[in-house]
Amino acid sequence: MQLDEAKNKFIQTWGALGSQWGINKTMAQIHALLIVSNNPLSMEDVMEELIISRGNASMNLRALMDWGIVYKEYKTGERKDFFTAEKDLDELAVKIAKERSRREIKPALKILKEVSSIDAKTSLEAGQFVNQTKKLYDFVLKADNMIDKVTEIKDNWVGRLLMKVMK
Amino acid sequence: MQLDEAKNKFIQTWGALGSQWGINKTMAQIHALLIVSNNPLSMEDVMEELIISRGNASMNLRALMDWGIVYKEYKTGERKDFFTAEKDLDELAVKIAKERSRREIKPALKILKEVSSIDAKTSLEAGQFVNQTKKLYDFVLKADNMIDKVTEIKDNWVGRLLMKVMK
DNA sequence: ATAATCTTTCAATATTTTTTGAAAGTTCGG
DNA sequence: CCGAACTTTCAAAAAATATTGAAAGATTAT
Repeated sequence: MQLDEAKNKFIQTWGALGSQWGINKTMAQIHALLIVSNNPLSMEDVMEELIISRGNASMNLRALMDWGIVYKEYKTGERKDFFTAEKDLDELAVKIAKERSRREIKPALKILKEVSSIDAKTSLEAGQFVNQTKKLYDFVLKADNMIDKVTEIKDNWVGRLLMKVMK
Repeated sequence: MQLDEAKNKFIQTWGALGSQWGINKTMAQIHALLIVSNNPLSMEDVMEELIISRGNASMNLRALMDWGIVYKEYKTGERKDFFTAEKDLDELAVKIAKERSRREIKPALKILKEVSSIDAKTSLEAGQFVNQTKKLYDFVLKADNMIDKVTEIKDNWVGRLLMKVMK
């Protein structure tokens, strides 16, 4: 396999993965492209490599920056903006996890709390509903907190050791 | 808030969450409905509650069963199939994680391995590409293995203690 | 202030995904 | 084997989502 072919395959695969995770294809592809680019790319570069429109490139680069996983860079003497991807993979994972938590899990928790707060005593059915949704609330809350825990762990001595033991 | 309103809100929210995670809305809604139903529901029941067509109900119930998070039940004397959701939340999380791993992560790993195996010596660029994608491969592999680790941990004494310490 | 260069916005269009519903398929009692 | 009860399939339609491209908006050099 040639470099070009490999690069392309990687970008396509990352794009497909993205859509399965609720991220749009182009966004994931731009991200992939930036990941394997050693130097910052301009919007023009991105458009050419992926054969997409200016508007599309602009919007998705913006979205990636909102996620905090792509950065703008300025080159002296150049008027264009250039872009690079977060390449520290731990950092990348943490940022994605935090952003998803903020955008999706937190709002869901709010609703879960709300619906599990109806009066459980009005009927057997209501009681069971409250019971079930409360459990769900606790579970999602616990899962959500894990994200922070993992970040903490990485920063302390015992934690790092533990991670090693866990292979 | 009344039970009906709460139930509906829960189903809608779960559905919206689902689509952000690459699961279709109806599938997530059916799942939500079954989660808060104390007794098994027939396809007819599901169609009525969610106001969806027979085909839609059939396909999505099938998909949920493929994920292993909804089960068919038979009632003696009844010809219809009835459905219940996995209600053990730990079990639910494990099943979802395993299925996603199988469907998405494993295939992605395969591609990553492939593209990171091109000859690194042909050019500087090729070398950097291989370096970057190899790192990615290792990272994704490690993350994927964590799923299994978490399952193991829950099953052993030290692990459970650890989980408690982690709050 | 004007022009040049570059970016963003957004209504229109294209693409992808989901849903429908009717026909075909299955299963089972008699 | 037939017919009733139920489920699955899948082509067509609808809905949701992504993409384009041209105009408007910025920003900087002259």
